[in-house]
Amino acid sequence: MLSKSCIYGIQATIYVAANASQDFVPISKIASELKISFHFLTKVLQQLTQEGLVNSYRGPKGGVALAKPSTEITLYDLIGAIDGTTIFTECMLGLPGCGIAEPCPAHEHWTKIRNELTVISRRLTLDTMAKKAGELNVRLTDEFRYAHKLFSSLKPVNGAQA
Amino acid sequence: MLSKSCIYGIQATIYVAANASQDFVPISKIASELKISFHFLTKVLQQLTQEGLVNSYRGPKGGVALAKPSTEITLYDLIGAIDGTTIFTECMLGLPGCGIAEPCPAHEHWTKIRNELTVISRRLTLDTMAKKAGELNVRLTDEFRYAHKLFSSLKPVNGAQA
DNA sequence: CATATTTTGGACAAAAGAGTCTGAAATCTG
DNA sequence: CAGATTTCAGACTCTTTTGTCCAAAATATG
Repeated sequence: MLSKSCIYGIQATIYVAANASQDFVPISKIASELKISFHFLTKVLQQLTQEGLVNSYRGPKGGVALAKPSTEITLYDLIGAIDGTTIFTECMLGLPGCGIAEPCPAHEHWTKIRNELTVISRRLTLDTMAKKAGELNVRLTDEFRYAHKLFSSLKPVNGAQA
Repeated sequence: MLSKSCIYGIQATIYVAANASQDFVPISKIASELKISFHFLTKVLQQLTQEGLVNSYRGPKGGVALAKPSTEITLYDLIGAIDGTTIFTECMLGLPGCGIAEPCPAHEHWTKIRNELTVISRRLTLDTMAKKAGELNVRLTDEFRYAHKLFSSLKPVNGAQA
């Protein structure tokens, strides 16, 4: 459904959003906490930087930070920036121009699913997901099963004020 | 969303279902009508044969046919046979065991989409799609834009009675 | 200014998906 | 039985995705 790149991008930005401070979070920190390959995650976050969803900063005390308030970044934005928006628009059978004028045999049913997907993705913000991730029993990774473990280890992440 | 193999399998079985006769339809015929690589489609249909959704027959007058009435083969069956059922069950963030006990930050929203997907896929049969494909302006391929063209060329496909 | 830290940008390798090809087995026709 | 047709089974290539690595640019610290 979603590419690995996209999943990593979503996980990482939730993590950054949950780190409420304005500091830049080093990618190495995110990668090790989330058990994602550092080099691969670097590429994903570069892409999000180029798309204007996150800001980056080099050097000591550098890292990445959200470019906008977490209430203004949606799941739709993240998916669109990494995997593109075809998932929200494309025909199930991959037929170009599938629509009311020239539908495919599954058009009306698939449209319903896509609409649901679009509406939910547009409504679901990083803020909402980060708050969920802050609650007990809601997890962001496979290894650290419980979020409270995850985010207690997050707090002393970077003592610096940027 | 769906793999190419899966899309081809769906298109091909709709095509077979729309060919109401009990004859075996040669894969070469399906491939050329649907503009799909013959050898690749062969592999996909072999898979559907092994999964018991279609029957095959070798030699002259051979080909493939639905193993069950088209009213009893659903989109869910086809997707499950080729891409597997993970699309209907898997967490958006790919976390194993994502559920009520250990949800991910997007769990409840994603569950809604997956349920919609599952319900619709289970309800949508080859029969329904084949009938749609028989109507004007409903198409199955990119090249042959209108189904009535497609299926007028289909009728004399194979004069043989199996 | 020298050094350590961190992103950037590219090259590169491994794995999976998509597509091609060939020969063997089964089956019909004459 | 001989030949033509069609699926079956496997090897093979090409492309995309995923993952790894390294040197260069930017920046903070002492």
